[in-house]
Amino acid sequence: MGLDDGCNTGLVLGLGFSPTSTSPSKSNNTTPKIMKHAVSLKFYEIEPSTLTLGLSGDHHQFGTSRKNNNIPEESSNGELYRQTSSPHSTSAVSSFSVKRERALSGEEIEIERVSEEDEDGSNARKKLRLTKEQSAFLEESFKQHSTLNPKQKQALARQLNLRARQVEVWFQNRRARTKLKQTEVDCELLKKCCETLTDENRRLQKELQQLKALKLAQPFYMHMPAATLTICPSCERLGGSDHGGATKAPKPHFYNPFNNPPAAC
DNA sequence: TTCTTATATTCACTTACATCA
DNA sequence: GATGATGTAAGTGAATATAAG
Repeated sequence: MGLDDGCNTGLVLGLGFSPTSTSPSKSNNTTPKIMKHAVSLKFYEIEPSTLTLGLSGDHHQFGTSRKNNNIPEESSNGELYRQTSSPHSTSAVSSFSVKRERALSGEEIEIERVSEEDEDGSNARKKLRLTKEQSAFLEESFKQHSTLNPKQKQALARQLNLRARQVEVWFQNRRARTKLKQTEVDCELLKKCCETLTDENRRLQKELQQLKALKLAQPFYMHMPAATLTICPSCERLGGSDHGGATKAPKPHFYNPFNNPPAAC
């Protein structure tokens, strides 16, 4: 395992962006940022309809049961709720706002007034647990693309019978978890590197002590030019000009753990 | 062309809630 | 049943990019 293993996280994929693909509307202006984060841009070549991930039924609706309270009122009828594009505009507390959103096709659509108050009138924040099926579906989607464009977000939300905002938040949190996990892996890696370097440092210190002791015990070496004192790389013993033909002093070797990672790394 | 403003999106951090031991 | 730990949905503010004026 190496630092490049982030490739296996599904976050860093190829750059297959096609500028002529899915409408580069105003709401789709995240492309440069996505590129900055090295996330696959092939995603934008995929039509939302291709997001169907092999579950039975073309437009399988998840969570039709509302036992888990994960179906918002607005989405249950499919008409009342429409997504507001800004993540902040659907706050559970202050969601009364009328905004205009440019649809991907370019025209504007009116955003409905949305109230997320409970039926009893309280607007207490409630935890909405996604069903296993919804989570699994989102997970599968995430494996393919770690970010969504608005169209795909909407398509996913429709398929899962969730709000687009919920899909968006799920992907956001999922990216955060992936990053955290990767950070932990990197941390472990660096710890191992540190241990290896500590061991190597210890060994070199010991070797230095031996050399110093040898130097004191054998005054003969004091008469030799320092450049002729070399360490045989095979037997790791001090050698002179007559040892294995090692007459030239070795080049200074500056160890760089990033260019020359030790075995543990 | 350059600057300003509005808007959209993402991330990092945080909070709140559900679940489990 | 109470409680603390953990996982995760969701809120918030900052940063950034882009389009339009």
